[in-house]
Amino acid sequence: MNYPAKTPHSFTVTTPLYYVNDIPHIGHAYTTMAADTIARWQRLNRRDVLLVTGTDEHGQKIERTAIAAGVEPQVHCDRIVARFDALWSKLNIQYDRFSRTTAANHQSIVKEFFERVLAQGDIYKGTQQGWYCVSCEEFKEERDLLADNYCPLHPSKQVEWRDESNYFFRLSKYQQQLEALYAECPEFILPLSRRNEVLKFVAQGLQDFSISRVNVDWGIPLPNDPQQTIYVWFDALLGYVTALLDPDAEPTLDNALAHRWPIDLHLIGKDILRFHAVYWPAMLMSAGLPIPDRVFAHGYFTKDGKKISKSEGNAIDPIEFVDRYGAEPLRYYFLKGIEFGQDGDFNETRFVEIVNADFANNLGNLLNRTLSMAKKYCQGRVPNCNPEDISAEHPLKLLGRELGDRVEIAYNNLAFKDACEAILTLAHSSNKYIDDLAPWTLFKQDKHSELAEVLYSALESARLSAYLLSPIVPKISTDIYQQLGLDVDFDLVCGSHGDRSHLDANELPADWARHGEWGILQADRPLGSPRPIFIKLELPNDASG
RNA sequence: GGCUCAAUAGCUCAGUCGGUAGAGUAGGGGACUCAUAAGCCCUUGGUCGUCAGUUCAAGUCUGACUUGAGCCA
Repeated sequence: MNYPAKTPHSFTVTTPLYYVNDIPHIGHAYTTMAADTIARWQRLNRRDVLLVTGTDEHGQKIERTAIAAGVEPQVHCDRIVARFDALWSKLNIQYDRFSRTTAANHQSIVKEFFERVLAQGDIYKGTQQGWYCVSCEEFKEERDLLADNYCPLHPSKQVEWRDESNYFFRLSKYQQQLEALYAECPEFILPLSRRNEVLKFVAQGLQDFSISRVNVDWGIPLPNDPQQTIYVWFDALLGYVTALLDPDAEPTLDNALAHRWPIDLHLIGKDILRFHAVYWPAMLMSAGLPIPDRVFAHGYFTKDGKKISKSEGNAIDPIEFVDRYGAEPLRYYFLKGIEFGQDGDFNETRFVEIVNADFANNLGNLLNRTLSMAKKYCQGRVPNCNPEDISAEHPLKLLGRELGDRVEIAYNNLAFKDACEAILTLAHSSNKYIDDLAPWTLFKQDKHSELAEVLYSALESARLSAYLLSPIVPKISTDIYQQLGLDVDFDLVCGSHGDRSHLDANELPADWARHGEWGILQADRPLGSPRPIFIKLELPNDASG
């Protein structure tokens, strides 16, 4: 079957389906905050967005973790899923679909997909011998093992010898097609450094890989051999397909792929790049399906320059952190303070410095001082100034008119840091402009039209900054809009469209489609009362570094 | 072990085709007062990891080395 081209108006972005072996940590939060930001950006641009997240729940590791906890695997999974969901709620992540690999409709999708690949002749039975790390859910080469057969990635876990009759996927058959894909779509794998790694890896020659397991009950049985279950990665990647099913749709591949396939963007951490950039497209090629547009692997971060690990005891508990500082500072720090795609460092002092400087000192103070003056000098109304009458050479108008395009390019390239820096440049320029023109002096001199132009252009710059930052810090942006007398709630406008009644109920300004441009505030409209949009954070007394 | 990438101000990073080292933040000083002592202006910080080489000229190109990160199913 040919699937109709998805509408250019839609945008589908995924986070990984997180493995429920353990409770969510800061790394899960990082990927998901980025995905939420992209989803909000696309919604802001009035695209029909589907943000997919979820959990990967099968496999021997889950089975054993559940046994160790003395519960059924499904009970264990449900508990962990609740923890993920609680974190997403705390971080104001508004997903549209939560795809669980233990969902009934997922089983149908996996079986249908498996049969399609089987019919294609790409699945055969073979023997797999070797050392298997249950924690990695992967076979390991003997030369890679530590002393006494410990896994290099899990130094506390010994690998196990396996000699199994398994089903294999003919990955080797797709080597040339994959290489052609990488050549034709140079932006399929980003960033470039990761792409190079994949190219190198594929160039070494691809080997078929085992896609079934014996003696693992916690999984989806093979349609053609129910004694075996489907390998957890083969199963999990298809969770992206299942996620596209409408909730009440019959779970068939045709239904799942009808409207939104192929996915626009898979956001992942660099650890699972191979699965997404090699195995996944090969599986799709075998099934005769189009390939997603883009896989973007972000980096990891350290804490104060040291690798984060439980054994080091330097893990960051996202829940505790949000309770202490709030969700938006955290969202902002991760997206502004770390180059997306590269590794970064998490340092609490730097975190506090960045959010205080940008939100309290720069943007927050800009809004506060300008609103205060408008209250004193303009009766608390938008200063009487028509933006079209402002000279094209006006420094803020000049900056503001090109800012939307710059920020759009940045968001579309996942260059969140660039977007933030460009926006903050407008805020800084506005502060400077106010100091240069000294509206308090203009007021004393009764220069009312000059005064109006200064205050108008500063208020308008704060508004545009809020609009463009809203995918990252929706609540701060909403607060700015409210203080400017604009009744827009960015969570309603750009949050999940799962419940569209919110969007309809929210009466957007008539000129909403132009809010990404400079010159929107209308003269004489009432402004809200100035109050700080951001209270400065303080480090705990014992914080070091 | 093989391969890839990185190293620039206290911190985070930019630096185009080789042409006298930049931003933000932190530190110091100043003038102002609308404002969350915020903002604005000025300013201290750099042998551009090391050593060679090419060149009139190297942060930039070449080689070696050091350190760090990553990939090697």
